[in-house]
Amino acid sequence: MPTISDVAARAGVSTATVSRALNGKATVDPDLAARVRTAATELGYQPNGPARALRRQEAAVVALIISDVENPFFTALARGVEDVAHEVGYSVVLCNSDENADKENRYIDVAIQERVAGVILSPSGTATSVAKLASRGTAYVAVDRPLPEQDSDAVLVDTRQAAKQATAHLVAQGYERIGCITGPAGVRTADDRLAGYRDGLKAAKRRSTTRLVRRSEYKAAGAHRAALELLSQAEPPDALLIANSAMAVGVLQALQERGIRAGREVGLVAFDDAPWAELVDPPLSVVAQPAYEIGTVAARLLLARIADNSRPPTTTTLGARLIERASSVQLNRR
Amino acid sequence: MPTISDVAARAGVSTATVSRALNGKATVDPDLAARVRTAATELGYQPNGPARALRRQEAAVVALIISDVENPFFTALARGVEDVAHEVGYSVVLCNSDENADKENRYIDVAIQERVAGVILSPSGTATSVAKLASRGTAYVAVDRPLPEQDSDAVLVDTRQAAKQATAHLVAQGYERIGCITGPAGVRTADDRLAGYRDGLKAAKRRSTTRLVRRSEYKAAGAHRAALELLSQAEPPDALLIANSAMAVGVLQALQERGIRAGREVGLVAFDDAPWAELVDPPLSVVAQPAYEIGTVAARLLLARIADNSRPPTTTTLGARLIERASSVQLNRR
DNA sequence: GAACGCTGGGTAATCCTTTACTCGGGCGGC
DNA sequence: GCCGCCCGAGTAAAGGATTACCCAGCGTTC
Repeated sequence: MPTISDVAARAGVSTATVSRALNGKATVDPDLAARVRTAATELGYQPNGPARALRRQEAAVVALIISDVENPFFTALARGVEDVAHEVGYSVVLCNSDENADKENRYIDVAIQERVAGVILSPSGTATSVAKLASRGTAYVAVDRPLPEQDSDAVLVDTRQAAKQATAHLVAQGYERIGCITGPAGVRTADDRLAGYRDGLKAAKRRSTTRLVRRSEYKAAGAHRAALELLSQAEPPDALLIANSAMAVGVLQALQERGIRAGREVGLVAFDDAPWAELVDPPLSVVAQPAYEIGTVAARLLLARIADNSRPPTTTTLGARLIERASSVQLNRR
Repeated sequence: MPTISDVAARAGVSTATVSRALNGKATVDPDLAARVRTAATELGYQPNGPARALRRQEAAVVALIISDVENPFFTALARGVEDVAHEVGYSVVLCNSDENADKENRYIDVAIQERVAGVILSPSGTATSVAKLASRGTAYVAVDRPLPEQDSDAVLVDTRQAAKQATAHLVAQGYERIGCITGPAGVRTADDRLAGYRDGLKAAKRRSTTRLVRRSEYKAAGAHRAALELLSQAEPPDALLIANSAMAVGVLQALQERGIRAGREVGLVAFDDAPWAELVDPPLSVVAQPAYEIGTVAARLLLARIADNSRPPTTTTLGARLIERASSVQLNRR
């Protein structure tokens, strides 16, 4: 594996000149620079990243720690981050914390050890290991969920408002017993969506009851159980607000097993506009979140903070859009 | 940010002893080791990854370069890689090449620069920049698709056989004009699935015609266009074999727009068992690939090669499973 | 009692790049 | 014509961890 000295020797210059030439720094004689570049390509020289990071005290890498790689919301977000980061020469490494505070902490430690330039993460709730980042002065931005205590940069969605709007829509469609299946307590998006649901009921002068509310992991299996429980009650819900698309899968399975027809017997609105939402029968009404945009905004915020760590923290809140499809339109109104 | 010397000073020992103690090396007096460990935690010491990588000439990181983060097949695969790698203390960084040979090459360069211990990648076809890895002695394993020329470690699926079986199934169900929508020419899985489709037709003594075959990107949009083209022909297909789940979304959209009922008027089998496959109407027949297992096997293969780069190349081929659902069962047979 | 061996731990070299500092030479201004 | 400045390029230090090598001290054995 050739080093910078090999390139220097071949080009007949010092390593300092090679470094300057390849990094486009300062003023290097154009002829020399050309000689250096040809020498480098002839040798197939690739700079040693760790050595560079060691000297520069920072790697040209940002870490993106998301809570579920299999969730399309986060993969779309990841694309947004990637696209912006690449424009300015940063690489993005993706880490999957799996909604698991331990894994999240491990990845934060790895990020610190590898001296990445910055971290974008969707905090799994209680985890406060983010403090390590703060105390070391590593730039970071929270996405999707705010960090518990500290006021840091964050890019969020007004998910409470969106949940309220979705609930109001269900009310307007004539559903009477509207339930909610949301994520684990302590996960901010889950709590906010529940709060929005309650806001929506209250605005319509409906009483909200815990008997129509269930929480589970943000996964299909948990939502499946939750849906079966709700449907087994004496007075089952006639509509459901579901907190993400993976959960929607679980709920739809449950309805299918029970032979209950979505939209007619039970109205549905789910968060996240998955590619398949239009294909199920009936097409699923969704709250579309601007996942890609969250990623781009977060990346730009992170870059700004890397450049200047003293800037005041910014929280950007983006809106979500309710897309009404047949799953929440009560066809046989009285 | 504390360094190893700070820990050494606080514990009253040399840096060598700190290094040995924290890495569990050789024999260090238990008392000293304990003193070192408490000093390290008190200072919140995190070893400097780049410095370590520089000295060791290798980072405890493996790169996973996949061709589409938004494809559930690859995210499941990623999970498999992660789970195995973490067991032995490696971190996994995920890179999204987007089926784009340039991006793939860039990421391979990044992997080389960062001196990762190994690379797992799903090669985007023609890209031969993998040669760089080979010539530098970096361990690597191909997944999903073999590498063009060289014989390297690879974990594949017998996708041709699976496509043949799926086609035979469609024949057996009484479909007469079976079409195929597959990925770009040159992408091995796309070519294999097409070849398997032809095998299936031949085995049933059917003629295969290019008029029933279309290729596009492995994405919904391309498959959507392809499906519309096929359906607009004078003699449209009455069944389709679709090469992945993203494409299935495009095809189902096209059918929906045309008001054609899947399963009855056009039989469907798609590759990849997406979580929503059972939820569409009618439930989608699929070829389920063992994505997670591909990941675990590939990771183990990579670890073996990192340990011993002289071992002979191994190709593991896993089987796929046809899951028959209603979309490929012709209800109104003659 | 002396010599040898072993063990635990310190010293210092090493990995490769970047960059502060230095130096030589050419050019412009007075 | 000389002085000073500036530009371009080289020298060498620094960055933090690992590890080869070496040394001190203790125990064992004859």
